[in-house]
Amino acid sequence: MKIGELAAASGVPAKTIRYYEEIGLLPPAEREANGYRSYDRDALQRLRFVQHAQAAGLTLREISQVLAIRSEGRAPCVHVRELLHHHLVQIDARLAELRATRRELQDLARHAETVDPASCPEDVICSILVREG
Amino acid sequence: MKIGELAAASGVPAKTIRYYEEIGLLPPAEREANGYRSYDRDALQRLRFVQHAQAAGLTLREISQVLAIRSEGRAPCVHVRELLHHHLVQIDARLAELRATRRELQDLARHAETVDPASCPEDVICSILVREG
DNA sequence: GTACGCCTTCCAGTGCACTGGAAGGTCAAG
DNA sequence: CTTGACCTTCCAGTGCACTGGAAGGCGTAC
Repeated sequence: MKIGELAAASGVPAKTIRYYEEIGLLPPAEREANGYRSYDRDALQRLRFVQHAQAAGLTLREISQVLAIRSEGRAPCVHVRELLHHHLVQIDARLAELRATRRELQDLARHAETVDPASCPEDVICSILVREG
Repeated sequence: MKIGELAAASGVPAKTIRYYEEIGLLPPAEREANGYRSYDRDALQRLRFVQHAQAAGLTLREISQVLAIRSEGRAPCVHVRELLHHHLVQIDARLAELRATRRELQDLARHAETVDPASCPEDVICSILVREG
């Protein structure tokens, strides 16, 4: 499989695949006689793993760690569990912040609804914005 | 309040506060006779909002738009409402994404609990993260 | 034999959100 | 009068995850 085919099969741009190899996220690809990168099913699986892990919120560095642990022969399960737990905690904090911010925006929007547009000509500072808080 | 005091009160580094002013996220600060930036309570509040909104995943560009509504407010009411609505819609979308990601992580974490590291097959990278479906 | 699409490397840039450091001004304490 | 903490501007670098483009090689089709 050439890089373009792997790109098509995975949905990851060829450019990005080379970048992944460059930063050590993927091992150096096998080469054909002409110098073209050659990939097998395993490479596609690795790429899919990267996509899954990325979708789960892991950084490329963290994904590299998991792949590195794997290539050392140790099962990365424990490490992955730690990463997952870490990200769950982070996401919960993020959700709380997002909900708080939504409330703040909602308050602003509600206030906007109470303002009569007729009392807010285009050349005048909007009264929604003058409010303290 | 000088920039260092605002930094201490908000937890945002002075350097970052200047950067926020530079990119237009915060309005140009008042200056004392000696050229030092001078802040009031309102500035602290804006900074707190920035922190909340940022933790919620809004970009500084997006926060700028909302802050512009709050503090400058030169846009007509209709436009203000559109902006607020736009950001509410965006936040709701982010909330949905985040909740979906959380579910995915939760599923992975639950699966991780049931996996014996010794049983990680050689032909997959990690059976926790690489699952079909 | 040349047009075309794919491949190669290398270098550079993007966007976001900072962060560091140099060079210098201000101000109160010792 | 000096020390040290604070402040100023300006420029440059960091980390992440790409992305674009130049310059050139490879391979098949007409």
